[in-house]
Amino acid sequence: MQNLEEGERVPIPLYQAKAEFLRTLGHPARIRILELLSERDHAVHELLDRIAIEPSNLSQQLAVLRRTALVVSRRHDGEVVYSLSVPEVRDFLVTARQIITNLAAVQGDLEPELTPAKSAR
Amino acid sequence: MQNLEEGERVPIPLYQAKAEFLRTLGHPARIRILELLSERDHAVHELLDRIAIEPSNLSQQLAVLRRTALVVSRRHDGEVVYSLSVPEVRDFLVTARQIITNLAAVQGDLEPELTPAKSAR
DNA sequence: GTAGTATATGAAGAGTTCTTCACATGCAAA
DNA sequence: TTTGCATGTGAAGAACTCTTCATATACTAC
Repeated sequence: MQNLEEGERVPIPLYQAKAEFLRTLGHPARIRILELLSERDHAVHELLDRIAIEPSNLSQQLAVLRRTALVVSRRHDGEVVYSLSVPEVRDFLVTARQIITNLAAVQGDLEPELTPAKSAR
Repeated sequence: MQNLEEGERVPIPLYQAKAEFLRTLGHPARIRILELLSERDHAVHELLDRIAIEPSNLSQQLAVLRRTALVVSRRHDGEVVYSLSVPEVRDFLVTARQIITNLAAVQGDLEPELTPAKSAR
């Protein structure tokens, strides 16, 4: 985990790196991909079978994930097989699910309480 | 984004709700806000002191977080105080940090092989 | 070589999100 | 009431992201 000192790599503030990472995950197709890859490695055409999306769109989304280094690809028997490069992503998505569940609960609970009286008395 | 009207609650696929949630978090200012709120509750002007951002922009970002029910606000002594409504967000951000660290490592490892010494991203 | 399957890329338009600005509101002190 | 500080909102353009389409590349079989 050393910093490369060659050249000048401006250290991106951590919260900005986080934002970039979360934004990368913030897309239904990409999340589906990562979930499928959490189960096991998949070839592109396998992903295609399980996600309702055009081939070239899938490719684009895979490219995004590759750029962020969240996945890696290798060629095997004329197919390209993708896998997660950071296995923690799996737990991460599980945590996300938890929060969303809580969020749904909170959203329901809060609704009646805070409605401001914008009454025009 | 989707507005839920009273009565008609369309069940959103989970991976789409996740995407929405992650996209909400995918913004530097909003992450900063959530991190600060993880430490303790903050009044708006306190946040303003610690984040380099225009007041009205901060307000906008707070509005986004309120809409998603990630934060709640209350008025106290002429100030508006914000707090996290889902405490798990804190652990979530910690996990995110871990992944990003690993990611940086992976990116570092891959670099010599795949890039023509020009990666500015 | 050609053909065929699998995957990737670039570019364009549609759509969405961000930031800024001007103004609006809430509340309290004078 | 008027003033003043704290916060919020709507609107507009810039900037970015998504999807689609056409085409390109990689590899294998013939």
